[in-house]
Amino acid sequence: MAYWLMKSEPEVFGIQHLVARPQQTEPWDGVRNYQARNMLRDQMQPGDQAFFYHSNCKTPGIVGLMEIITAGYPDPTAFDPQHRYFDPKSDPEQPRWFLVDVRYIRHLTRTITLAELKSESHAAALGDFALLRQGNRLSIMPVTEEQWQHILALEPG
DNA sequence: GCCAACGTTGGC
DNA sequence: GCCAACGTTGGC
Repeated sequence: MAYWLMKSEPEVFGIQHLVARPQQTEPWDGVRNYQARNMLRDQMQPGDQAFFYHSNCKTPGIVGLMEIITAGYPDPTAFDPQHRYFDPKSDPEQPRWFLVDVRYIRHLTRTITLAELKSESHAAALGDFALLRQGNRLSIMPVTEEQWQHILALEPG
């Protein structure tokens, strides 16, 4: 089992939207970056877990935990001309964009903020972590087990 | 709202 | 294949 971090803007799709879904599951659609696509398509597996990260908001940070419940499969929004994630160059015969379904596990008892993780990183506790690299824009990234445990250990405050 | 960092596009 | 222009991301 592997660990991941998945970003979303809370005003577009936040953890509160996931909680409100039937079965508290959701297809994580709209990823249009090849590096993230490769992880969705080739690496993510049912049973993996992910941090839900709120980006582009007042207090960016990790707000909850999710489970990956499907392997990657083609993102149908890429084929729908009416959809905001439509990609006219995508081809159902040779899908370009993929997604996984995710399920809510729980909120963290508090938000573990980016600022806090950055200060932790100064202690080198997290090692090389994509989230903390300058200018990082990946919306899905791997998290090592060590990083996962370290971040969860921050939760009690 | 600003803007640096980054990925993608397309002319050549 | 290079690279300038462009659009987007996302912290601040």
